[in-house]
Amino acid sequence: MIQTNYRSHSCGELQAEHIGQKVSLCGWVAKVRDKGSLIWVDLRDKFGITQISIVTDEISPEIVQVVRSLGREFVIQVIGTVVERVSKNDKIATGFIEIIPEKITVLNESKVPPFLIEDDTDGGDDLRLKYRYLDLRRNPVRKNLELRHKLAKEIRNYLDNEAFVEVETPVLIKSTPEGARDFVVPSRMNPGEFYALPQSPQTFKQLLMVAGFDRYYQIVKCFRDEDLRADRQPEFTQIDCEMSFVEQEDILNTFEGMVSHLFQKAKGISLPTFERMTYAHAMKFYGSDKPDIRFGMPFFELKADSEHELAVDFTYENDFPIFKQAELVAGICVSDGAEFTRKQIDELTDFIKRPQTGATGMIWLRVMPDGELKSSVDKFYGKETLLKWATLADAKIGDLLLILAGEAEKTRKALGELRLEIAEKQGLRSKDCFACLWVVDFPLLEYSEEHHRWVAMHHPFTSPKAEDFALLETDPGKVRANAYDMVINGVEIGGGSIRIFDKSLQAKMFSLLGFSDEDAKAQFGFLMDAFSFGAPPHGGIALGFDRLCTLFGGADSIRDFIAFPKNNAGRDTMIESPSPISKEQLLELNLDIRK
RNA sequence: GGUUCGGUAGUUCAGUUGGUUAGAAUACCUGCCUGUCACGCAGGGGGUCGCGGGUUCGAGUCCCGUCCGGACCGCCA
Repeated sequence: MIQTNYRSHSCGELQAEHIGQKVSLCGWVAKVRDKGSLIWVDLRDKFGITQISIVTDEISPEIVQVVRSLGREFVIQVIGTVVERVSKNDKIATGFIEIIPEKITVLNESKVPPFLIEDDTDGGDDLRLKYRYLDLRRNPVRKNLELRHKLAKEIRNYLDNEAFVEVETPVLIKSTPEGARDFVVPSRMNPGEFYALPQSPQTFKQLLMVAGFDRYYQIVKCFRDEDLRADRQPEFTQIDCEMSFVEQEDILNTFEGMVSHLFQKAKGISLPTFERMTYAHAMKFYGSDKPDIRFGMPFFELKADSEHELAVDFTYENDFPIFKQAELVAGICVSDGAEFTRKQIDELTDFIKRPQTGATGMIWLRVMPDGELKSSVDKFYGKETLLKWATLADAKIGDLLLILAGEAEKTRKALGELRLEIAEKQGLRSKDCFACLWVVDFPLLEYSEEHHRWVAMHHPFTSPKAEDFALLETDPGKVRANAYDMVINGVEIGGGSIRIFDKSLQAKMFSLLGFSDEDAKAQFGFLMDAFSFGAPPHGGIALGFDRLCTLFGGADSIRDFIAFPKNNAGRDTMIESPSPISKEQLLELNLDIRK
């Protein structure tokens, strides 16, 4: 119900059934079409557009004068009668009727806006951010935020139904050196001391489990002081969840259910059961811990020397130096790729040679329509070997093999990027197609060359798999965690873990991560204390809400789904933040800024 | 910290090998128009070519620096 003293209806609802009624409408002037003795005004609000019709010689000169003075984006109130249009427009919802005004009141004037307030605007990104309140008047942007609202509402419905309780956790908390860089806030009352803004409410939600809340969630702002990307903002929103007395499968099922619920409610799509894939499998076959499985194109390996697997080498017959020196020789099979021109293949070579990708070269092999094999290494390898490669890659007539060689980790990463690039070019990454999976069995730790020690891949509260406990002492890098990521269309939508709830195991983890007893106590003493008062087994997950909205909306940048986002440099160009503060404020905070 | 693309009218862009007065579309202003709805027609105003320096007879165009914006790498437990 939008009726107020200002208006009787919205600009989107008047239909044939309202003909003859006296109404009052409010909104913005979207367009004035002045045809001399006929003038039309398109009146717009968020609900739609209604046409105001003026026949100049059938209406008071005062109204004509007011209408001729209107500019784009003036705010007006129109009181008048709904009539049937002479020429109807079935392209708009209110196209059957128009309003004959009796009174038009200008509620507010407007400067000429710097860009068109239309679905297809002429404004660039920069300008639209600076005047975000004008950009938000446009349907596509507003609809993004309405989708966000709908998803948030459905998330709350689903979790409420599953016995979750939403609890707010503090925003002014404590800085920790692990993980992302913290935003810090100086404390006036405690000179020289700082709060930190949460990177996530991680420890608080675990404390809520100790407190017996059983199931917690929160749609919550989190903060990370790291460089931005199209899918990364310094402040972003997580669907943060934690459950007690659960194993990994319970959590996967619960949140697979939630995402399926959202797809059903927001898009009318029934998702199939999510695929489960181990981290090791994802890295080996897709070169990524967030594989896009809307299409196939998994890696095949011509030469690998992994401890866990039989050494393979389909390149032994010749001393082709590139392959000879390589730790890994792997490739992908591009369906119908044999028709790629030399130029297209050169472009792909340039792509993988970019500094960001960092490969040094690419070998190709075409399976010609007549079954002949043509490759860029014909000089080095005979037909039989090439045929072995094609068989291994499961190549068919008309396919193209692209092969990279080098250090294993880098080669897989580059090949993974090449795979995505080709899929993009072949149109295999449709925004209307959704492929969801769980990546499971992440490593517990990874070695940091920078810090010369083991660091937690997820966070220090993640539990190791029971069957890998023994490896903690002997081979920490091989220990798998009870950790999982939800990946949709190659986007990491969320991740979580089953937590450590045992005080001594948590202490052991801290020591493995290079915390002294004092450090651990100073930073996480409250959690260790809590664990000594009967902590239940628990685990949880956090889903990136902005990314989820972006995925549902079929867009590429999370900025489109945030009302007031920041630009590449972390600036809000509309309110011009960050900004300097006064000397008095600095003094009050005991801060001395060095220039 | 790095790679890369861009910055020209209110806006989105074009601008050839360095060469006369820097163009288009749209927006804006004026006039005409009785069924428009991307209205149409005629006319008009609007430029520190991001900024600074250099090369040159001559720079929007070439070089150096710098600022701003986009994408990416590093970073993001």
